[in-house]
Amino acid sequence: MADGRSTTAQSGENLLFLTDEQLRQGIEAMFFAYRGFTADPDRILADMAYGRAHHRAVHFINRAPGTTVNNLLNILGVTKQSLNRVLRTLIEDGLVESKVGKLDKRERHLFLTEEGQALEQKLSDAQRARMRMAFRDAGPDAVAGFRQVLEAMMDREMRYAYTRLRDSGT
Amino acid sequence: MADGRSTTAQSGENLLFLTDEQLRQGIEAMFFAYRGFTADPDRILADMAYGRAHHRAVHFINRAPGTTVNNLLNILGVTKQSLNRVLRTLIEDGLVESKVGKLDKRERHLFLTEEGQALEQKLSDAQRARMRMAFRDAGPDAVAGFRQVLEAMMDREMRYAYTRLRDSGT
DNA sequence: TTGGAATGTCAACAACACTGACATATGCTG
DNA sequence: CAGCATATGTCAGTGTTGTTGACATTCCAA
Repeated sequence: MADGRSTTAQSGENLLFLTDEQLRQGIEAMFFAYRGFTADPDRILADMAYGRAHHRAVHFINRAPGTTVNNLLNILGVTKQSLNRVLRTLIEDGLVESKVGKLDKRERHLFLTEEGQALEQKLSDAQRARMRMAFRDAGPDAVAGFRQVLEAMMDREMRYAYTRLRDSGT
Repeated sequence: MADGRSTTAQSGENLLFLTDEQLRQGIEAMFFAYRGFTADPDRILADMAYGRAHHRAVHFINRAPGTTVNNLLNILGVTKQSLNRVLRTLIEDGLVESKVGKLDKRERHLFLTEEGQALEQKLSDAQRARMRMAFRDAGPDAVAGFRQVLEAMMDREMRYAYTRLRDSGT
């Protein structure tokens, strides 16, 4: 793009897309895009007593209803103390329900209440709206590339968690 | 991909890539990938008394030497008080130099010292290594799509800051 | 010259991550 | 059953990074 030639033309032998300058641009793109990515939910949450940590918890509980605390811990990559603070407020406020496991009574299975589902909907609607616009502007081929690069950028365990979630949907 | 057909074939009329399920996968990909994106510098910084905020400041000062505090403020999207704390420690530790503006003495122009440049190098080497691997694994076409989607996801002001920086490099 | 705008600094506070220590209940194994 | 491991929850303390509010300095224009 900067050099005037199509990126496709330089596949194979030519590795201009791997220059430090290109990599730096990729890094800055990630930085600025992530800000946009979180901006809309953050605005909604700012009005309530919740933050980004609550959003993440609610998102993944909605995604995998009945998930255990330990499972959520691994997905979110935080300490149990940190997650517990968030879960406690969500449970107190009636957005999340915690049920003792039937097979293993040590486990707690987490579910969203109707109110919790309403919040999740509100937050993910906002976030999806931006993602939809970006996807539509960029087109299907770009979206495929986007997903490919992101997946390659994940840590191994995170890629595993991601694909497991991905393939369980639909 | 999930439906077995090439994504290219569904351009135009077919908008399967905009389903809620696809958007959700994009959202989760962003979440997990950003974790990988920051993991390496975070590990390096954990050993020192610095955090992600210091990394960001050092990155953009290196990127635009002599930039003013206000300029940096707009790029980073934080309050001046928040940035100031970070800058103060960096200046005290001799990584950043702050020079009073010649034209406007209210302004402070920021530069990395040699030591500051060394840290920046160390951090960006780590981050670029991961980005390089992801880019190489995904290939040039995917990289172009990646950048296209990220750019479309930014807020308008951030896109402006991003392209301005991008086009000033090289 | 005086008041407003821009810039930068100091102080206090909130959100959210961390570590460490410990309690409780349960499951598993010898 | 005894003893160890596992899953969860909690308390206390700390660090980073964001916020607001108050204030000093400097510049510019009426």
